[in-house]
Amino acid sequence: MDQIVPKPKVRPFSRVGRQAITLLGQQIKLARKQRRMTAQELADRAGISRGLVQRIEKGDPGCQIGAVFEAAAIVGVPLYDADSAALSARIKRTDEQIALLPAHTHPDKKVQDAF
Amino acid sequence: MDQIVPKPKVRPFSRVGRQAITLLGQQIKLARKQRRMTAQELADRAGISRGLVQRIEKGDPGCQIGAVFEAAAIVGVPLYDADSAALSARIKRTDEQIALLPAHTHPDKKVQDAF
DNA sequence: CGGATATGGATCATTAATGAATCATTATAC
DNA sequence: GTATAATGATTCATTAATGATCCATATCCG
Repeated sequence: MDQIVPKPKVRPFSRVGRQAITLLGQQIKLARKQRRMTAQELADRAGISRGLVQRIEKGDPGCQIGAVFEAAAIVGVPLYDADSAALSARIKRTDEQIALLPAHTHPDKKVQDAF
Repeated sequence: MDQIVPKPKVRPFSRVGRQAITLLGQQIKLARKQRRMTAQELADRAGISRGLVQRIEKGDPGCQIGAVFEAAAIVGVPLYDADSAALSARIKRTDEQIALLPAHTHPDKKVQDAF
């Protein structure tokens, strides 16, 4: 008989998106090793499992961004080349910019591809 | 009788980690609006649901990093201030750096806190 | 060399994220 | 002002990610 295959589930990923994830994972791995930190150690500090650390460092797109960014922060990989205070300021400014734009984006007829 | 509470499940997040996610979400929202793109439109292009777009823009740490980076790439938020080719080169270089380090990180007695 | 240990990979049960649908709100367009 | 449409929020079933465990490999250290 035919086996019921659960379902592959494949999501389309753009090139730069995957590359960015791959690079981030590599940077985390590199930073961890430079600090002589073990994968298990990083896992403990981040409150995640060692297996997840492996997936993160491998660049698995399916990992939660919270876990990835947390690991990055722990080993000192700069997410935005900025400290906490600078990030706060930037968050505020971005929010203000959003507020300036129309609340509802009515796509006026033609879709702007912005290029 | 007592109701069986499913379980809250709270993960510890560092400040910078959350801030980075928040900022990234904001940037995506801002870029989307600047391009006069609707949330549904972005969802369709990214192959995700509108609800997920909302969570991403809100800065939910539980979103898959693949989905977040994909959305960012679509609306043109630079993940690394670099194009695809530059990313490839950087991935390669980082890999080489990792290769130079000892394969196994034996934490020599005292944990380096690296600060 | 030999022991100890970190890593990589795989499987599986559990838990949580996602997609879909609905509703209310609000603002844009006419 | 009215109609249309985007957004925000919520709920729920489904699907997928996570944690735990185990094994094999390989490398570091004495």
